Amino acid sequence: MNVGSNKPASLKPQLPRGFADRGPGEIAAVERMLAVIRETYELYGFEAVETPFIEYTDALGKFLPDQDRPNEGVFSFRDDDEQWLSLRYDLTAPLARYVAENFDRLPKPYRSYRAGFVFRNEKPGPGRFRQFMQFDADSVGAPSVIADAEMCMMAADTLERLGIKRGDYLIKVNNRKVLDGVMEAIGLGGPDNVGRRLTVLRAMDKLDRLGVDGVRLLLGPGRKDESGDFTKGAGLDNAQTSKVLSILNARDESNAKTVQRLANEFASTPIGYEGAEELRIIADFVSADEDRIVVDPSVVRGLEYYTGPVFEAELTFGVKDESGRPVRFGSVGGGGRYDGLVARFRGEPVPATGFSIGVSRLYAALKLIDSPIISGADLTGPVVVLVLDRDEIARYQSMVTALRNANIRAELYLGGAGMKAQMRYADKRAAPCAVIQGSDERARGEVQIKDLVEGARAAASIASNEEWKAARPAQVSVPEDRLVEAVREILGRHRSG
RNA sequence: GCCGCCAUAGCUCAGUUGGUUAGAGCACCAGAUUGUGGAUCUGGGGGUCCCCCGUUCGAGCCGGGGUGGCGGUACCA
Repeated sequence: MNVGSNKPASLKPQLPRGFADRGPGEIAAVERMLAVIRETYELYGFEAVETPFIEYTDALGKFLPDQDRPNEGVFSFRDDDEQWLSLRYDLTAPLARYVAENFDRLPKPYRSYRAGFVFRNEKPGPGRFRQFMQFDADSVGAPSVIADAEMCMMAADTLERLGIKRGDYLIKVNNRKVLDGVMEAIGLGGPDNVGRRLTVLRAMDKLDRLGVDGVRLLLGPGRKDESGDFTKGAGLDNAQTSKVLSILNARDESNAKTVQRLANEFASTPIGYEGAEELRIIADFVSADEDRIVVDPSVVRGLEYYTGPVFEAELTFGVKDESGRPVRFGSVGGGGRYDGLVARFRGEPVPATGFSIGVSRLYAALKLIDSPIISGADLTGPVVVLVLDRDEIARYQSMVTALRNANIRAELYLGGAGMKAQMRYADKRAAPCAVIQGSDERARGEVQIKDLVEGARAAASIASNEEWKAARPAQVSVPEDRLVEAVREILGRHRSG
């Protein structure tokens, strides 16, 4: 190693794009969030399960048609036996594999939760990373849409327990069957129209970002964005376009009215009728929660595997980022019914529904609104024992040990600097207090304990350094054998304050 | 992926039509105070001006190509 060398560094320290380091504040805050979510899910009767980061790629279901290699967007590599492996990109596909593999031994419905990192090899953006954390709950083997309604209730409860007030979030519910019905009604049913259906659904999904006019362009001829890039549209005619736009606008003032409207205007096909009826059952089940669970026919969600009800957890308050620009957070979680996923591994259909919280994204949102669950995680550091006489290092260490034996976080200053720098170090570490013993104190068998929190408060009213130095604010001298007791008292003072 | 903008100290940025030794504020370190975190004053350390190639007597500045960042858009299971 080139320790002490003055050769120019040839190795550039650089985080791969789309990945993030996390410091003690964020780690502690996320741990708290996870604990709250876990408690809520367990309260609802879900049990823990864990699956690995890596699965066989075909188990995740993402091979490109006509090609023998995994889709873009997935981190993949080949095993010794030439089989493709991939980092998981969500927690649902691995759960489906787990349930299918352990089907006979699991109770049905099987209600489980799990949290962990997932990976997507995509272009990162603000709040979008290539590694991020999700926290999922799923009911497998529950055919009734009551299971979907329960997911919505639990999602709402979880957000509230995380400190998001009622009114600051909404759980929006829709049903893919209603959308499928609209597709059929405008003549886009059947296998020939898969491509155009996708284009239409994608356009609909952009309502909150592009607005009605943007969506109208994407449904029709296409749209040119601010940078001049052109996106081809779905090529619908005016009648088709207005039908699609009308369902995006079908949310009414109450869930009952919305559902009625769907039944009246969008249930002309059997599938559309079925979807509307399912939403009616859900709306009925959550009728006591209308202020937080809302039937909204504009919710689309991902395109791949949802087969029935879909839901989305949305933050409704406005936020500004560090530079004062407004940030739209939108969805911090979502889910829905995926009756076909487990069936891929087994001959029989296995109905399932689930909900996923985007923990990393929710953390970013809570941080911007200065939520107590985040800011409350500000850490106080360890008690720092200063080293004034190198020869007495064993004596200082014995003080540290005494504190640790009393279950007080403590450390010996291990740097090479003088006393002033050691005080600065303790300050920067957010130490609650510093333990000081020079030759004078040692001769008397005492230690000085400086309360750094109280001291900082006192400093505000002292202007001259002479005065500051003479006052030695918030500092007490105690016999060495009362060290632990005195430190404990200072800690107690700040815990309650 | 496509389009646009940007890159100078740890951070935020200034830097003349291309001209000597590239600056400021903040932060950091030290001293004033042989033993006390703040404030003040004084001093100090920090830069391959993102990288490579080119034009030029001479490039932080001009040209080309990379890389990285930001924004939009596409995709997002």
